[in-house]
This record gives sequence, structure tokens and C-alpha cells, in this order.
Amino acid sequence: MAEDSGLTPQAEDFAAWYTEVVQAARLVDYSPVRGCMVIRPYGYAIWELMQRALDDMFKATGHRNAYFPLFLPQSALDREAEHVEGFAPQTAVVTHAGGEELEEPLVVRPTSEAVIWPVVADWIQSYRDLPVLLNQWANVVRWELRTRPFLRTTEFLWQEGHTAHARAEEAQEEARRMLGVYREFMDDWMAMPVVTGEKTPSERFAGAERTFSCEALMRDNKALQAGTSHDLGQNFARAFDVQFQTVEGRHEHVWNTSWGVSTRLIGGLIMTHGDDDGLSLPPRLAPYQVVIVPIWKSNDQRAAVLERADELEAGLAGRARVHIDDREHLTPGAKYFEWERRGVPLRLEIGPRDLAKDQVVLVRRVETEDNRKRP
RNA sequence: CGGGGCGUGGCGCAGUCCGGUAGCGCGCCUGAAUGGGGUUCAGGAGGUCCGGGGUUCAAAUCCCCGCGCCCCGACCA
Repeated sequence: MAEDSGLTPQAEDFAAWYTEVVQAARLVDYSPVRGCMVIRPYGYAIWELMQRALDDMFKATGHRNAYFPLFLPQSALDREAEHVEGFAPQTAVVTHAGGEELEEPLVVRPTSEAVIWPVVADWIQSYRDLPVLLNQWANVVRWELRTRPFLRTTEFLWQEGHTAHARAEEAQEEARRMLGVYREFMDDWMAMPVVTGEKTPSERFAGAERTFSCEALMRDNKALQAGTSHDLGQNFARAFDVQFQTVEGRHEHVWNTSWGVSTRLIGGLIMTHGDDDGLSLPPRLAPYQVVIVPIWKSNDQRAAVLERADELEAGLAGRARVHIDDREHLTPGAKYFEWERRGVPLRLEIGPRDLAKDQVVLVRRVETEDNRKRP
């Protein structure tokens, strides 16, 4: 391993280490707008892998994706008292458009309950229309005072599930089920230790009856709220008049839930596995699971080594995400350094000596010594 | 929003106290030699010194007013 990564050691200043590693691994860049974050291709690839896994899990639990608008009328947000009180201080509001002042300001969604339920209310007439199990992948804006890449940004990407049920117990069950889905994802995909539990009234989602959360444990011994699931009771149903007719012919308000995880998960991933050498990614969420570093001197060697590298890549096709780093102008050492700091789990080195012995050198990101293995 | 730190080529910084030709390292471009743990040498490109005023023969440097960023705290996915 590299003796000096150029990064501030975690033990010295964990926050400094974090801000350095997100840059060094080329996950993000800063934007001209305060608190907003550019997610670079390597960072976005991690998000795409998370999205795919979570989306499959949501579909498997009966949810369908939809998309609701970015803007909501100020009056819609105002309809649930606690909700508006909680979110109003954090909203970005559009007052002008098309060169004129708007009659009613438009709020950029901080979350979509107030966008979704006024519309979906009309989709629900009878108990036969329930449950409604929706999910949406979207961006939201919350005007946070202090921001950090992935962990707290003004605009962030997330997934928000919104459901409506005929009975209180069903909604409670749904809120707990999705908390379990999050926990499963964090365990199985992220290899991130979490504690699940219920939030105190003061930490509860604005407008919820109960908020459950996954608290992830970071290497600096702090907890990170990594996912939340809310039992909304009938608060939003009353605010947006979402009713259904029961078997007996009565009219009742539905019982709602909402639940979400965001790009903050990437921050959790970084703080769970990263070390003083940089990022370290669990294989299931690594954009490149294997990087092949070919080594050569002469052109003949180069051709032979690259041919072997292609064979290896072909052999792994469909089983692993492989990248061959055949850049000409960098020495092998520079490539080792770069891919270690960017968290690639496995590195294969192939040079003339390996060709002669019909072997490759395999190095794992999480270990310090080399292992030699035959292909 | 309170406290602290900082704005100088793409990045990291020195120079500011004590005003006098814009510097260093990395990166980038060209060429050659290298190539199994951040290659080496030679040549080269790249800067409204955050912005606006002021003082001065002369301002990155001194004075005034703004703006922005980072970190800590409180608040939040």
C-alpha cells in the first residue's frame, strides 16, 4: 500500500479526511451555487448501483414508480400545519417566472406529500382502490445552513415512497416493512452496520405520527441518519381530503406512509469503509470491481500483455465490472495509487513476468500484502 | 444563524507584518529516455492576486465597504 496517501489521517481530523477523499476519489465537484454538489460520473455510478438494487426491492414489495412535479403551490404546502411549520424555513420559493411576478409563489419541493396527495386523492374512490403503493426517484431542495458533499446538500437526489391504506394497522405495517427493506439494503449491499428504531417526538418528520429510522454507525463513532420511514396516520389525508368508501359504504380518510433514502447513503458508504488510503468500496456497489493494470516495456510486451488483459476481461464478462487501465503515460505505481484511493476492491497486475509464469498478481484493496494467484 | 479559518494559473500553497518586475510544488502541453508501488531530464503554455472604492509616484501587500468558500456548533435525508 502507499505509505503516504496525501490525505489527512482519519484519526487526526475525520471531517478533513472526508472532504479530501470525496475530491480525491473524483466523486463530486463543487458548483457555483452554494451548497449544491456536482456528482461526477464515478460518484453517480455508485448512485446508479444503489438505485437499481433499491428499485428492485421496492418492486418486489409491490410498489410502482411514478413522477410528480418539481413545483408545488405555496398554498398546498400550507395545508398541513405541522408540515409547513417544519419545512417552510428550508424551502426555496420561486416568485418570478416568464419575466413577471407570479400570482402565487411556487415552492420547490422539499418532499412531495403536498404534491402527490391532492392529485392522488382523485384516484381513490373505494376501498378497492387501496392500497396505493407509489415510489418516485427525484431531486428535492432544502435550504440547509451548512452543507457537506453527499451528507447534507441544498439539492439532493433521493427516492420517496408514498402509500395510502384503508386501515391504520396496514399503514403501520408498511412503515415498518420499508424500514426493514432499508436495513436489508444497508446490510447486504452496503455492508454498513445500522441500528433501527423510532425517533423522538422532536426528531419526528413534520406531520408524521411516528418516524422510524436507520442510524448507521460511522468510523468516527458518530451515527448517521441513513433512512427514514414515517407512519403519517391520517394527518395528510385530512389536510388533502383523501377519502375512500368502505365496504359498509362509509367515507373514511386513508392512512398514509412515506419513506426515503438519499444520496446521503453514499456519504455513509464513504465513512463506513474508507481509510487513510482513501475510498474503499464494497464490491456490490463498486463501479469497477476489478481494475486490470497491464505492465510492459517494449511494444511486443505491450501487445502480449494487453491481449492477456482482454482475455481476462472477457473471462469475467457478465460476472464482474472490469476496467483495463491501459493509459500510456502513467507508470504502474501511479495507477495502483490512483485506484486504491478511488476504492476499487480488486486489482489484477499483468506483466511480462506473469505471462512467463502463466499467472496474474491479485491485490485486494482491504489488505496490505500481495497475494499471488493463478488465473 | 453564532464562532473560527481562508480567498493569489486547473489543484495545493508562499509572498501581505515591513508597498517596488507574479513565485513555488503538483497537474497540463512537446520531445527523449523510462516502465513490477506516486518515473526522469529538457523545453513550454497558463494569472482581472474574490469584487468595488480609497491612500500613494507605485497596492496581492495599507485603509474602508461588500461577496464567496471551508470547518465547528445549533437544525436537518
